[in-house]
Formats: sequence, structure tokens, C-alpha cells
Amino acid sequence: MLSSADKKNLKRFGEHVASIRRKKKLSLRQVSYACDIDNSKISKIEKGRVNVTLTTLLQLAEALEVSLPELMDYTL
Amino acid sequence: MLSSADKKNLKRFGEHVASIRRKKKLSLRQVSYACDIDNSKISKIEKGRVNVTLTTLLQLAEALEVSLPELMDYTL
DNA sequence: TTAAATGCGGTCTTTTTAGACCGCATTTAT
DNA sequence: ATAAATGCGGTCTAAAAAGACCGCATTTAA
Repeated sequence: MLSSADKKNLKRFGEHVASIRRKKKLSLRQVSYACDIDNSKISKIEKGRVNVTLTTLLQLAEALEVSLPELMDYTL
Repeated sequence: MLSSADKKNLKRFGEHVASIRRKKKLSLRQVSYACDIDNSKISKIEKGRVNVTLTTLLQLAEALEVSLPELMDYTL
């Protein structure tokens, strides 16, 4: 099970992903085309409903055209 | 299934984790005490045999006393 | 005002991680 | 030489991610 601290973290991470995507003016479907992740899954990630794996993070970074450390830099 | 590119990435990430741990002169068991991840699992991570989730990455960063972006900064 | 695009939630199956534990060969320290 | 510590591989179960697909309400654009 996921602790509530973990849930908060996933949520914050998701918000960070969404903000990057919006800044780049990409739709969920555009990102999904770019990295072969289903658009509904990206939505779930942005909503903090999934605990993504490292390889998914890599795909996401690639599709959003940011470095992995940049993608992970969402601490307040 | 994991692509061979993914496998390489996990391996490089694992090596990065191992190097941080050694630099801090910590044993697998010491890290495992610090973040409640089994030492055998940490070994597997360092060997690139597991596709870790974000929450595991967070625990690991905490135990190794590095920031998440720093933990993820392993690109050549 | 219609049609297209978008965000997002749900479903189902397969694959994998998480989590806990054991054992052992090798290394390190006493 | 002996004992302790360490790295690491394997096992087993339960929980969750991955992956693919559908549908629909709302937003945006033609």
C-alpha cells in the first residue's frame, strides 16, 4: 500500500508533469504519440494516480523534451 | 517486456546508485536500515535487475541523503 | 452551431514490483 | 585462524504497473 506521504508526492510530481506539458503546449495525445504511452495513462500520472517506474519516467522525459533530473525536480 | 535500451538504462542507474553509496561508505544493509528497503533489493537495483518505482526512488534518495534530481542525474 | 480535439475515468489481462525472508561464498576485521 | 560483515542471488505471495482499448462530457475551433 501507498503511504499518504507517497500519495502527496505522486500528486506533486503529476502536477509538475502537467505544468511542463502545458508550458510546451502539448496535448495528452501528442505526448502519448511521442512516447508510446497511452494518453489515459499520462492523465493518470498527472493526477498522481500511478506510481510510475523508471523506464516510464525516461519515456516521459523524452516525450516532453526535458532531462530526467529536470523531470524529477519538483520539490517545493 | 523491457527493451535492451531500457535494460542499459537501469544498469547505468544502478551503477550510479552504487557509486553514491560507496562514496558515502555505506553497506547495503546500512542503506536498507535507513529506508526500509530489503538489502537484497538494493543489490538488485544496483545491478539493474529491477525497474524501480518513483516511491522507491524517493526512499532511496532519502537513505542516501541526496536529492531526487541528483539521484537521477546519471546520464553520461 | 457543428465537428473535432481534449481530458479523464473506467475495464480487463499480463507482467512486474514490492516486500519479506533465506542461504552462502567472499571479503574484512579481530 | 575465526568470526563477523557484506554482496548478492533465489523464492514466494500480494499488490500494482503496464499496456491496450472504450466512452463521454467539456472545451476549442471551424
